[in-house]
Amino acid sequence: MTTVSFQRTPREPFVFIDRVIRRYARLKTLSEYEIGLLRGLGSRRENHPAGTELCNDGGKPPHPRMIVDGWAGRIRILPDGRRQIFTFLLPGDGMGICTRPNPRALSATMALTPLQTVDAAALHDALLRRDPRCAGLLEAFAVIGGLDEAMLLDHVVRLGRQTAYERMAHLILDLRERLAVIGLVEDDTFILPLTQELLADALGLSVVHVNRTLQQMRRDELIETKQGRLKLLDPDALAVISDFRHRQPTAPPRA
Amino acid sequence: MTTVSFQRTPREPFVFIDRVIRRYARLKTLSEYEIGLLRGLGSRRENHPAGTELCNDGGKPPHPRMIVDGWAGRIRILPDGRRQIFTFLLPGDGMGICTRPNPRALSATMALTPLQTVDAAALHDALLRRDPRCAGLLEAFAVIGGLDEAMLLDHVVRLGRQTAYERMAHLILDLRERLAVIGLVEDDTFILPLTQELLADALGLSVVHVNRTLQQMRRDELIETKQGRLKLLDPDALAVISDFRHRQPTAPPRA
DNA sequence: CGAATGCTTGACTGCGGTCAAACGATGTGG
DNA sequence: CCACATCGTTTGACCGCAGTCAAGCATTCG
Repeated sequence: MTTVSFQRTPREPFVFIDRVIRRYARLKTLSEYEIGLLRGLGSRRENHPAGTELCNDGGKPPHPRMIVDGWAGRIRILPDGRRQIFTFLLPGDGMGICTRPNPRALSATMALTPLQTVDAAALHDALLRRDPRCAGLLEAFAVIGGLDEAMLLDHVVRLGRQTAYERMAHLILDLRERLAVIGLVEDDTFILPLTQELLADALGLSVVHVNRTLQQMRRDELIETKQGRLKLLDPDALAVISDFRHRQPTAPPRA
Repeated sequence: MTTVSFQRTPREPFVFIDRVIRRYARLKTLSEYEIGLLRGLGSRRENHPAGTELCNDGGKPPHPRMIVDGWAGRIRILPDGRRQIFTFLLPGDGMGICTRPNPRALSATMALTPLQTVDAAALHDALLRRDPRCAGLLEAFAVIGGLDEAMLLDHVVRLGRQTAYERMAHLILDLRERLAVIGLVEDDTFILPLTQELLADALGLSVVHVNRTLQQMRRDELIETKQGRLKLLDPDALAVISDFRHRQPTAPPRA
């Protein structure tokens, strides 16, 4: 394991790259070369205002990028305007990276908050070429692919078989787990930069009902929200309610 | 393209293997070696009665197998008995094949009808080893992985943002497309071996509501059902209703 | 300060769930 | 061959979760 430090404020390159490295190194031990490659991505940053469409549904896949700061979403919009969010993309998540040889993107991708990304072409190429020096990263991304699929399956269960209350509880735990991995959770509290409308579009609910569900959860003393921060007051209860199962390894692998 | 014939009745090895070959060859041109490998899977068949659990949710991934005849499903069951079907597995679909290095299965897999499978370890190994002689198959399975993800995303949209009527219409078109690829659709008609309860568990509905939705669709003269066969009377109307987009290439690739 | 955006609330509606019973097909054993 | 059990489908009555509509607040931001 490589030791890294986390002293800086958010939006600082060092911290970001360290978060990412920590995330991947948690999955697979990475070589110096691989860490160097990740670290090298820090240059060539790009800013996208909230609402920017980074990838067109059915269009060609996006240029490989990795999120540094902010949230994005994979989205589909129906002809009549109904909208479904497939997944939230968080700092450290990639898009257009190491995908199958898809001629076309399976969903649109949109910046949900002001977004900062880095060019990940170098990473993408190394993975595509299956560069043996990047064996660890290759495995890490394979694992991430599995986690993504697991997330999607959980999403299906939420939408197909859970009540609004259960869905919300599950999503909150989901986000906590993912944000915790990149060091964005402290004291069971994290910044939730989503409007209730975005939550609704993820959970297959109406805005009004999302609002009422959140209120009920507050009344039940399961969560607390103030100024964009969400605090889980009783994660265990939330987990029971929503049948949540942890996916991420909580400790780095020994291999 | 390899020419194959389809004269035999179902459940015959030749026909099955030819169907599968046709399916994969439709995605990528296959070498004689690859076709030989597929053809070789025909031995070592296994029968599973309906209801057999082929793979345990969260357990270790299933032994590589390919479905010859019958339908299976990827399923999750909640502690209180609610059930969600992620996808239906049809003849020619594999399980435990060419997956990422997952320590555990992401869902249970269950035979929904009496099922016949063949051992696909040889195929699985060749893909895992990235045997260069199987480059075409490797690509074909990568494409199939993409199609599977696309299906899953569509499923999310159905469950999250579509009405019962729309969901049903979409699923019917979905199944028609997949069954057509393996030659099981004739005159917009195919055998649908699912109970309304299984449809309900896939579509996130109750049995009763599935029943009423189907009846409405019959009254609207969009479909017709008799003795386990489903006929699409107006596929275009169904597509408009459900915003269905074709995923499978309708013609083999030129490459 | 006003405009825009997002949150909250209330009243009402309706899609789809639940419960219960009847009906039909299939299959099995006496 | 029939009696009976089982499984799946159908129907009706009723309910409730979540959607819709509409208005009023609260923040944030130019």
